[in-house]
Amino acid sequence: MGRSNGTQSTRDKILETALKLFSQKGYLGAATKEIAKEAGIAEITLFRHFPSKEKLFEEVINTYSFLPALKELMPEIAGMSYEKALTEIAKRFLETISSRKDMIQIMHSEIQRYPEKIHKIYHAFIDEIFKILASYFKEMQKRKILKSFDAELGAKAFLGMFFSYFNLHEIMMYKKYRHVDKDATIKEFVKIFVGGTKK
Amino acid sequence: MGRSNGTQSTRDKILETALKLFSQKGYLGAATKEIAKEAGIAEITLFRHFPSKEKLFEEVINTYSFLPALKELMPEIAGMSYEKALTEIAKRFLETISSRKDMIQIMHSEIQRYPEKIHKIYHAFIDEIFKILASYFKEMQKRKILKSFDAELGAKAFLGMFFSYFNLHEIMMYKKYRHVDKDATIKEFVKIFVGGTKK
DNA sequence: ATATCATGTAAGTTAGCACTTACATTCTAC
DNA sequence: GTAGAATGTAAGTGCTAACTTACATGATAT
Repeated sequence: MGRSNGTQSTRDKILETALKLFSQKGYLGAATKEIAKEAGIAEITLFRHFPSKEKLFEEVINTYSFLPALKELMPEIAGMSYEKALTEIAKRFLETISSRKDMIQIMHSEIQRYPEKIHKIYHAFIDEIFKILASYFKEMQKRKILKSFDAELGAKAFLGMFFSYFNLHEIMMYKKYRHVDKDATIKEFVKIFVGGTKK
Repeated sequence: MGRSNGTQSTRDKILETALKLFSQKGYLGAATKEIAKEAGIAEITLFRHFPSKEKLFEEVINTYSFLPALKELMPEIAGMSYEKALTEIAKRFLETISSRKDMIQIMHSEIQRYPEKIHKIYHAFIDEIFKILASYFKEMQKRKILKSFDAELGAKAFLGMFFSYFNLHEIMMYKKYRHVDKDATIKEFVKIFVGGTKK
């Protein structure tokens, strides 16, 4: 009864399906029977791999929590202009969170139920990315290219604009009559931010 | 058995308690028995006021959905400097969403379950506030005080910074070792935005 | 070829939850 | 002070969901 995916283990199929259903229906709304059916396995097979729904949820969270995919971008950026660098950072940031949309959905809907676990993951990601961006700003301030401003608040402001954009359009499915595409939005946001921070 | 609140009707007590529990535990996680107990009434009284849990949820959403509290601010702002005006708008925006924190929590966790209803409310609020702010920017551009930029994207960028700040600190309970207070954050965000948009 | 292991089928157990029934009690208006 | 409305108590119904039991089947390794 192997599904289309060639060599995906049963365990992986369960985790992947659970991620999808938890993000769509929430922890309580996703039934183990449904997860099993969707994964193309018997319900008891799910319980042979994971002792409880709770443990399955934890494994989903641990398996799909983000790896900060921004660190390796920083060397490439060193030679770019400030505008170009910020544009690349914004693009990469949006790509990263878009690819983890399901996880972000889960984190938003289950944070009250599993505060410790989710806080930990969220903070690890956020701290990492704030730190990287803030240190870039500090470096650019040293080189007298940027005005003096609080680098960490600058990072929060910059990423905040894009996180809200993502939240609005990808989570809240905000469709505006006048459609403005992603690249134009990035360009305008970057322009405003550059104008406010460059000397 | 009247609780501390002097003249609060049974119906209001139920709605208020339901808002709180739905926001804390989600729609499925909040049992009608628990809502009743917390509200200090019998479970059947809840069902005498609301024919089903589903209808109770709808009533909660309708009752506590935001009234855009920004419109009346705009006249006051006319005479202020650009910086001062943006600071006031940011403060009022944060106050408004903070006071509706429970509703925002519910909207984030139940949007997949009740897309139509929640989209409608969310969009009504967002559209209103974007429109007001964008028209302020357009006016200021006409007066040659601001650079030329897309006013609606400017509104998204500005409010996006603050929405992310709210989301991070009030929803995700982000506590940073180096605590930066709200006013300092507002000030820095406004400074950056002003720098990027003022001529 | 046979033991082992992962998986399947089918049925069942248990507990919690939305919602109901029947009747008793309290409050309020007139 | 009594009728009628609002609320309470207590028990129960029916359903669904997590998780189990018991047994059968198919592949793989030796």
